Amino acid sequence: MPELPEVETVARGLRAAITGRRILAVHLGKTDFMEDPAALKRFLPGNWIEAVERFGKFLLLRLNSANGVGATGAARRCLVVHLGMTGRLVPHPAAEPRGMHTHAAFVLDDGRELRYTDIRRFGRLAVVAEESLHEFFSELGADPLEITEEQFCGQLGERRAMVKALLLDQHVLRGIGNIYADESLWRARIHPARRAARLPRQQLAGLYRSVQAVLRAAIRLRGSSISDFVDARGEPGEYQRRHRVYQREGKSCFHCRTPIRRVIVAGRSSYFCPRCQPSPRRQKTARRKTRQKEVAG
DNA sequence: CTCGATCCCTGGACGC
DNA sequence: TGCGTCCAGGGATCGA
Repeated sequence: MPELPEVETVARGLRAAITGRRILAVHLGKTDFMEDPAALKRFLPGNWIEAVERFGKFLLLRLNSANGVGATGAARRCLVVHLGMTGRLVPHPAAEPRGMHTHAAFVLDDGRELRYTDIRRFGRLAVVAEESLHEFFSELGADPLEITEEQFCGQLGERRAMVKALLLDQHVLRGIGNIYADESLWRARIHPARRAARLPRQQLAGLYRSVQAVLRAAIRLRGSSISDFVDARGEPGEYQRRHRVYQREGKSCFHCRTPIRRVIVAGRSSYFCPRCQPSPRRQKTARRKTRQKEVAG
């Protein structure tokens, strides 16, 4: 499931692989999940791929209808791609038969095709004019690797929602999904159902550092491959070997050996250590006990 | 504001 | 072997 580290990995791979190439033609498969499939055929052929970027979980291919430095007056559009759950965007030799679930193939000028495959069709493909990009992305929150500690603590600290729901909310932070939310919360020793506003500043700051540490480590290992994810060369990532809680229900915590548990928070499976990440209820109990001790002592 | 339910979709796991 | 059922989840949307 492509989250920030996986999308960043794909973006880096594509940047090296297809920057400077020209799109000659577009072939489409199933288009029922696309907002405007005709726009892909109408606007993309003839464009050069100038740059590949990541924005949250979106891939951004910057296009130019004229080639070269200082090409002015040319229409500048972008191909925006969201991989959803099972999307892949990988260049293939054009001669290689297109596999199942190939819903878009962008014919390049070097004998290859950039192919979008997506088993579940939860992904998204859109052509966006450069001047409309700002609006297209206007609903998205800050990049978790760019936000400052102060901004992070400020924004989460004034929300009463469950902290995991906020980490997953792309309007708050862009790019975090279920895997990295759980891994970050475990590292910060915070239960996913705790109310963000009730977390002490120090814990929020710890979560901020955990989120960044986890995301950076995952990018270094080229993302997590659970079932479908592959990078721009069709290769899986390595970070799934470093998962501490995600999909480890019943297995022992790397900190304290307590069996990892799974609960549903924000409608998603959430893995946590019941001892390292005490639930909001236990949190209160623990605080009361501490107070009693203080009084007794 | 926040939450849960529902839908989109396919394939893999599991029970019989 | 095959069939039915459940589950996975990013995100939009809707009602409470």
